[in-house]
Amino acid sequence: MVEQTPLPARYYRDNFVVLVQSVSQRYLDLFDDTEQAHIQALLALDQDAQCLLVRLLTRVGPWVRSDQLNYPEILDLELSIARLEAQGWISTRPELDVLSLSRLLRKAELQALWPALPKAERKAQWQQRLYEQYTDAQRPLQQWWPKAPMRLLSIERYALLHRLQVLFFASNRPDLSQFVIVALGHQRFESYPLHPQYRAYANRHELEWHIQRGVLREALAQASLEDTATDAEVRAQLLARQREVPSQASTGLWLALAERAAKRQDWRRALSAYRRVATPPGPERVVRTLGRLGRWRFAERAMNAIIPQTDTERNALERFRASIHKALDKPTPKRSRFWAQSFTLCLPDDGERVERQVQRHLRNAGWQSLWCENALLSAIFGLMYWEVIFADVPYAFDHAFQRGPRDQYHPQFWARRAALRAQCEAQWQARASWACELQRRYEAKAGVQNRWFHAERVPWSAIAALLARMDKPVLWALLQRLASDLRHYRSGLPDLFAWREQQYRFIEVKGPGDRLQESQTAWLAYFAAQDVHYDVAIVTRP
DNA sequence: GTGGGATTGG
DNA sequence: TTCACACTATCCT
DNA sequence: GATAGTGTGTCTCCAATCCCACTA
Ligand SMILES: [Mn+2]
Ligand SMILES: [Mn+2]
Repeated sequence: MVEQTPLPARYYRDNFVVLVQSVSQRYLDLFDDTEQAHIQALLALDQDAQCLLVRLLTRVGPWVRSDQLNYPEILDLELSIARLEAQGWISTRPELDVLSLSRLLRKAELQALWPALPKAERKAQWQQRLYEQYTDAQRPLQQWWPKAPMRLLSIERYALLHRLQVLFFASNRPDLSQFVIVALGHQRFESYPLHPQYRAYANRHELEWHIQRGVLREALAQASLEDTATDAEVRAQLLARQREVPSQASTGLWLALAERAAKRQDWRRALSAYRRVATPPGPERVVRTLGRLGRWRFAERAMNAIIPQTDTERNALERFRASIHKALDKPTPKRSRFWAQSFTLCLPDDGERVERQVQRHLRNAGWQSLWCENALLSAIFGLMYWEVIFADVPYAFDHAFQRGPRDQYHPQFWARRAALRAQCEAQWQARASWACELQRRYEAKAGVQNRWFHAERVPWSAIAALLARMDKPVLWALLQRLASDLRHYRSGLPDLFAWREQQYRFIEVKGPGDRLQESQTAWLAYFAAQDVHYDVAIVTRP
C-alpha cells in the first residue's frame, strides 16, 4: 500500500541528517580530528546548503551542471553554492577530462563546440575521437568551453561522505533512496531490534579494507585478462592485509584471481590462489590444477585429504578421480552413478518455453502445476524458519533495511541460533497440521522483504497443494537438507511442481540440447532416496 | 515521430 | 549487478 | 560425457523526463 500523505519538502535532507547522526554516534572513533570537525560542520550547515549538498550527492556526478539544478525547496541556490564552496564541500571550478565533459554535454553542444566532428557519427564515436585528441588532459569547463552558459559543481570530500553512507548501510553500495522507498510504502522490512554497540566495523582498518575490497573487485572485473599488473596488485594487497582481517571476506578475490590465472593457463599462480579458497570450489580446483601441472600424485593425495562439504563437491571429485587414476595407470573403479527417471514428450516448437509447453501438456492430463524452480521449497523454508532467520543475534542486523541477517551464509549461522532452531523445529513437530500456521505466516509476511519467501512467485494454493499431498517427514527431510547448506541447496530444484487429486510430482523439464546440471542431479538423487515423486520431462521435436 | 536506456525525484 | 538457469562449443571416448 | 564459456531473465519501487538513435 502506498502512503497517502506527501513527504516533507526536504525529506531527503532529513534522511541524510538521520544517517549522519546515527553514524557519528556509533562510529565517531573511526574518524580522525579533521573528519570529526567536518562531520560537525556538516550538521551545522544551514538547511539550504545541506539540501543542495545532498541533492548533489544523489546525482550521478561527480560533476553536475548548474543549469540542471532545479530545486524549488532550496530558497537561495546561489547563497547555498557560495556557502558550500566556502566551507570546502563543493568546487565550482572543477577540472575534468574530455570524456567526462562529453558525458555532461548534449550532442548538439558538442557539435557547437567542435564543429569538425562528423554529424553522421554517433556520440560514442565522437567521444572516441575527442579522447584520441585530448587523452586525459584535465581542464576546467571554462577552458574547454569559454562561452559555456552554465557552471559545473563537483563534490569535494566525497571520501568522507561516502564513508558515512557505507557505515550506515554496512555496504559498498549504499543507497539513500531506501529511506524514501520505505516511506512511500514501496518496500516493507521486517522489524528487528538494532543494537548500535554491535558494530559492523570494529575500527577504521576494517572499514577501509571493506571499501578497498570493493575497489579491487571492480578493478579485476574491468581488467583484461592480459593485464596481469592488476592481478599482482590485488594479490599483494590481499597478502598484506590477511593478518588484520578475517580471511573469509577475501575468498571472493582469491577465487577471482585464481580463475583469471587459470584462464591464462598460469597454473602455478592459479594453484597458489585456489589454495586460499577454503570453501567450494576451492579445494576441488586445487586438485584439478595439480593435475594441470602434471603433479598427479599430489593431486591424488590432495583429493583424498578433502572432506567434501557438499555432495556437489563430492561428485566433482569423483568425476576427476577417473582422470587421476588414468594418469597414474591405476585401474579405475566403476562408480555407481545416479540416473534420474525420465519420460519423453514430443512437442512441436511453438515459440513458447518448454516449461510452459509441459505445463500445458500436464493440464490436458488433469494436472495443475506451478513453474517455481527453487521458489517453492525456499518459501516453505523461509516461512517455517522466519523467527530464526530474523532472530536477534549480535551483528546480524545493522540497519533497518536488511532483507536478512548479515551472516546468512556464514558457517556458524545455525550454531549461533541453535537453541532457537531447536525450539522452532520442536514447535513445528508438535503441530498436527502445518497448513494453518503456514497460511497465517504467508499472509503476514507477504510483501515483507526477505531472501526466501516471495509471495508473487508462489501462490498459497501451491503450498497448500504440496502440504496436502507430501508426507510431513519427507518434507521435513527436504527442509533439513536445505538447512544443512543454505547457499548450496537453495538451487537445483525442479522447474515444476504439479498435482492432481492426491498425487504430486516435481518435474524438471529439459528441452533439446539441455541437460541436467550438477545441482539438479543432486536434488533428484535425494528425491529418489526419500521417495519424493519426481520426473524429468525430456522434450523432443518432431 | 517512436522507442529505449539512463536519469531523476518522491 | 548478481544469481540461477539455459544454451553452445570443444574435446574426448 | 566432461568441461568451459556465453546468454538471459530477474533482481530491491515507480512514474516522469531527458537524451539519443533510428525511421519516415
Ligand atoms: Mn529451469
Ligand atoms: Mn529445466
